[in-house]
Amino acid sequence: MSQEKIITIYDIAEKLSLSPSTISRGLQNHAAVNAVTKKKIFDTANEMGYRFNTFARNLRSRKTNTIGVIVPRLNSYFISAMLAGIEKELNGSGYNMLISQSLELQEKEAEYAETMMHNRVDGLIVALAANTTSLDHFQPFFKHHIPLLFADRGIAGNEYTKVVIDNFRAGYEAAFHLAEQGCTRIAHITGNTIRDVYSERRDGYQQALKDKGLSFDESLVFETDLTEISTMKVMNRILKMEVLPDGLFVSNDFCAAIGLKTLKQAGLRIPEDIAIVGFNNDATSRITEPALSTVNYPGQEMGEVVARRLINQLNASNPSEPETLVLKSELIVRSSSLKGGV
Amino acid sequence: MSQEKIITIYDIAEKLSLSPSTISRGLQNHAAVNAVTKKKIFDTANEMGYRFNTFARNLRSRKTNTIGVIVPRLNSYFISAMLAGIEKELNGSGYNMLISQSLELQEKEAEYAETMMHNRVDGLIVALAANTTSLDHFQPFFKHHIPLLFADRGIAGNEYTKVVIDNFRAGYEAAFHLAEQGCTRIAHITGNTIRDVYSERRDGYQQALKDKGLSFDESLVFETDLTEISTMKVMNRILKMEVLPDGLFVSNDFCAAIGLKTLKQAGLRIPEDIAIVGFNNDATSRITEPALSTVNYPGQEMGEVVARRLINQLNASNPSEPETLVLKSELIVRSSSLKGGV
DNA sequence: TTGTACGCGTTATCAT
DNA sequence: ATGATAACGCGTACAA
Repeated sequence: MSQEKIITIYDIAEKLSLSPSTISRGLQNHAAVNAVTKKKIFDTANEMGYRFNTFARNLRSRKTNTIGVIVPRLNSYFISAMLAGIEKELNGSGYNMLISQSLELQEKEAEYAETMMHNRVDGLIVALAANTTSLDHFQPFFKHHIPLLFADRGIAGNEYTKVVIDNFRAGYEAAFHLAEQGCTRIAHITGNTIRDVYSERRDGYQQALKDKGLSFDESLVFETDLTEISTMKVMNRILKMEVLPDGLFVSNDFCAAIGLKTLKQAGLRIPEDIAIVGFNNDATSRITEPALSTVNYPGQEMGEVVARRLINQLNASNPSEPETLVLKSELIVRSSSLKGGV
Repeated sequence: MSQEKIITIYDIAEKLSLSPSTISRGLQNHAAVNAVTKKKIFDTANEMGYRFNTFARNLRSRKTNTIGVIVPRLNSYFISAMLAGIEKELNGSGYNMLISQSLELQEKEAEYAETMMHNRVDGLIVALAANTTSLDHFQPFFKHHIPLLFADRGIAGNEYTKVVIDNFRAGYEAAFHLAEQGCTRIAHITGNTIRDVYSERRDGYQQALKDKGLSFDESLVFETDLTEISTMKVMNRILKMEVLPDGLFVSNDFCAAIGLKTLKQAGLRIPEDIAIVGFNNDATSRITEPALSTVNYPGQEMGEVVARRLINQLNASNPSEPETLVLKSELIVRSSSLKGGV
């Protein structure tokens, strides 16, 4: 009990008067090892408190069975759902998961990418930080042909494999729906439009206005960091407007919920005075009163899909082409945007 | 670009006509290496696309700089806040973080503990699964003197180091507050009471009733898995009672929010007919109307503290005694429990 | 079916 | 300040 010696296959070999290779094979359930011998090996291993050394194996096999994951932040409803999905798939397939959060900073993202590299991850899953503009920090991965997949937040173009939703369409549908409900002045709160998830939603919103013959008013679009504080500030600005908007599309449920509550407290009726649509279908969206219309955004599924795609790629014999997997998202209409009329 | 050879210190050594040892030392910024040589080494390393192999180092040094983290689930507001705290501290100190989720199952927890063992984590942080009753699966860690710290959900007693809040007191305060507000029939919804976090809150609640001279009614305590569905079921049972409760203490903000909304929809006024207190101070608690009274539960801080404690323990020369770190939690009174009286 | 011998990439030790 | 050598623990080609 006191100070445990570290047991290796050599120790087992010695005790059983066998060779280390036989032990190694036995522990791997190698076909060419006598069943009796195998049993003896396993028993002795347990008895001696043997635990095999993944590092020695990794060193030897040049594989780590570890996948790196870099996300903007861990404490987000959407991200944690995605991580849950990734974890499920990876661990189900015998992979480990090394996680870092970039805190929305390209600088940290780069730093962690390097760490992942040093840790010889077999593959990398990334959701880009808000301010990431260049992928230079991922060059080593491309160079060494280590699969790098983007989850949700990738970069425009078809150069890389990514799993996303059709943000343009989602934004379009949200705004279109508000217009259908009779809204003519639809405001939009979005995140950092460096990230295509946000710019595309905004573009979709803009296109919907156009298609519905509504004028686009730049001053009704608010680019923020999607925090509670920023949202409150935007609300104050909105409430001071001479002509209030009659619709609001927010790229994030939590902020939409904050907005909804703030507007109500200011005496406005939701949806009669201002109809609201959020984004993500967070648990929060079912808590607000009225319940929040939102875009269902399949976080867990996205995680599962990206992880499975990565695993397939790792198992594939020939290199796979970059691919963009688009998951289904859909507008969920609840009371916050349902004005009586059509 | 095409197929990159993996560069080792031998390659650099050869190119510079130096010995591998010098390269190794140079790359580590060893004092006893000529500055000029060092520079040459670094430059050549970059130029050749060298990336050092953590596994070889780990194998040699018998340390991995990796900490394992096993949590019940990733997609929980509280857990992800805690993880964010852990990640911050660990990565700040040069540690990596290997994460698994037990999905509240002891069986999976055991499986992952083994994986962590094989990966030779330097330490382990665990929040126990709902149904974990035995710690047998962690025996290897104890045996090999690998620090195992519990975060939030540990096990009773002083045998292990853990970071927690005073759940008894928190539960006591919540129930006491409701009683102070004039509630005399206070219901309680709790999680699996195998976990002390839940049983202690319930005990605190019970003690508060006693101290306020209220009778304890077993049928007003609902042990659930704290999901939305279970909460709805409990609400239905409550609404069917002949005498409704006039207070409700829920061990989880999300469920409290669901409950609050359901009761309101059934025509009850909050807090006049039923006053409610939740737990966690989730973002959700500020969204409900009325805003939810709750117990502030410092998830991120808890993560930071447990990680820091672990790092200290790893750096300490002498073994450290088990210790229970109790973080401050406090009742936050908002409108959902503030009856006019008193 | 089992054993021998070497390599994986690094670092520690001892020597120069 | 630098070099030579062994060792970390395992896997595998080849031999027996």
